[in-house]
Amino acid sequence: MHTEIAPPANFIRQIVEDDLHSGKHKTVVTRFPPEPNGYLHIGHAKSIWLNFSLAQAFGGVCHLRMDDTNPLKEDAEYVEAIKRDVRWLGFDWGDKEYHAADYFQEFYDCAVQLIKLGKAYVCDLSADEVREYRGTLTEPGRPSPWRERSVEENLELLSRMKNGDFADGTRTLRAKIDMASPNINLRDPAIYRIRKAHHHRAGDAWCIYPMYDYAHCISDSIEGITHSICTLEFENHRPLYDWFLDTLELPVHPQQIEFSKLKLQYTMLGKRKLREMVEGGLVAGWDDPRMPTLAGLRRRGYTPEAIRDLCEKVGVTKSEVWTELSYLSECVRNDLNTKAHRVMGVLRPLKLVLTNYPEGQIEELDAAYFPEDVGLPGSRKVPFGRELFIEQEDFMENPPKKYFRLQPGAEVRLRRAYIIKCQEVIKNEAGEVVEVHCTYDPDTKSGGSGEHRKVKGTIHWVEATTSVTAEVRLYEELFTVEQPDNIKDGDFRDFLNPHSLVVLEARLERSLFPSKVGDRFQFERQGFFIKDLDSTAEKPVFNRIVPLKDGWAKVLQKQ
RNA sequence: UGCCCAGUAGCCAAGUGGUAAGGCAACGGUCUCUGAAUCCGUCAUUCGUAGGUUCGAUCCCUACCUGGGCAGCCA
Repeated sequence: MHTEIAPPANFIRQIVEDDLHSGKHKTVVTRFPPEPNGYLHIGHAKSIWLNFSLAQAFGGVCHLRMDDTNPLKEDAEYVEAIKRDVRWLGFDWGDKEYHAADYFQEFYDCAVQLIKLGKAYVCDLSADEVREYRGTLTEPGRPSPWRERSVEENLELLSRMKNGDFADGTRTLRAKIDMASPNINLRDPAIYRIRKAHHHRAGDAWCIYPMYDYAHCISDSIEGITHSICTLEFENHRPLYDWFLDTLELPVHPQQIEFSKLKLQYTMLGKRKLREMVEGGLVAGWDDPRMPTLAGLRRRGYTPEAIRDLCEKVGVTKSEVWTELSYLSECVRNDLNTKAHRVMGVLRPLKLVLTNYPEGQIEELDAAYFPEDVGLPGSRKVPFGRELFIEQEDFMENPPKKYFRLQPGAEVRLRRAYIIKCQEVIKNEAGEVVEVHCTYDPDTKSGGSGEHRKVKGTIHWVEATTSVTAEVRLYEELFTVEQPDNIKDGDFRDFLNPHSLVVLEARLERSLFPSKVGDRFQFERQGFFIKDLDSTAEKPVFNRIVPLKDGWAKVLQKQ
């Protein structure tokens, strides 16, 4: 019998399940409502994943809605970037693409309705005055002198606001709720402000634009959203969300549910600051592989599967948490482990000469693309010869205890080739090792009859004359503090990690040369890498996605 | 200070009146022609603190503590 694995439980899924059971809803409709004013980042990924996978799980749909009610901040350029990123993450909104701007007329009609109900008024107070009248966290506000205008006057004024009769900022339409509410959001919040600005979608049709709290709930209702999922900072807005929908005569009343956003240690997700990073040239762009943007993660080589996996694993709650980076890394490694071809690349080359190997001879060795436990087929030929490159750190003249790699007089296996023995160390005038001379044991060839002879260490290598020179970019976290969004004293720029990017001139095995941009590999014993779009015909460029776990580093730490 | 929310291991997170799932990390071992992966094992006498209710409390109540959010004509 086939046992279904229960989908990961969380409180939102529980609410949906209950609503379906009780008959409150027949289907689930969620939405992902980004404001097109910047690039999506990994925090948004969780929201995208939550909304889409929730709908998916119950056979419902998820809408993609551009929350574009502020013409001053938004741009059509971002709309395309957002759609590309959502698609890349693996989600499909079908024909359910919506724009809050397309509801401008409905918003207006609702405003007229509110005025007629005596629940909204045009207020002539300036922004500063409104602030004064609002009161403080501990003191109640006072009613605006314009609060009791007649319905007729309000209607007339709103119409003129819409038509552009008044200057920006001179008036607002406000909901008439409760100036003494302990919840400041209920102290007659603004519904419309005057903005004689061009809208990227609506053009110049409107001189007034609706506020988020007002537009969002109506948009949800218009679209028949059943569960309106948002992050914790909107919790105090829920009474307002409900007030609008209860007061207005709208077809459906979606339920707003809040969850805590995904935050990662050493990662800054503030939109404004990310923009400063890009515009200040602190990174190479929105898609810099160090950036937490989806564009950056994509270029870095992270897979959508890994990001979805992380979202699923960290779960959905209301506790504000900082997730460790190791969680993400592990999701990435876990995904790539069964996907990435194993190849050999030497990041910091050291020349190695096999003094007993025939000069000019090159032999082609069989090399499987996957280890046995992965069990996937495929292999290529790897050239082997007298002159090779090995990793600098794989040779030590005076190694510490338990060092199993190459050292004077000792043997080591060259992966997929022969066992070699170190005979001589060549140094330059500065005393640095520049070359290592070894002999190889012809009987120990991998796949041959002598292959079972054991040595402690195996190192990777690349043949000198056939290997490819490549630029390899190693990445680390951009910041040196756990919570770069929370820096109390000082600027985030003071906490940039100077080693966040290290560029190396590496040597890669010949088979990597025809690889395509976006191809991912495991450079054995090093990590996972992706071919970057900066690659040229002469020189490929590889980004390190994530290093492999390093057991040796741990041994060293303990010593 | 007023209102709202949250506090279960180093980091996430189930459980919500009957005696603490799981994942990540860590540690020990296994295996290994990747010091990776695999596989096995260890890791909360206790759920922010103090009281109370109860035969029994992580779960219910009260107070307190800690962290977060709210005083945009931003979203």
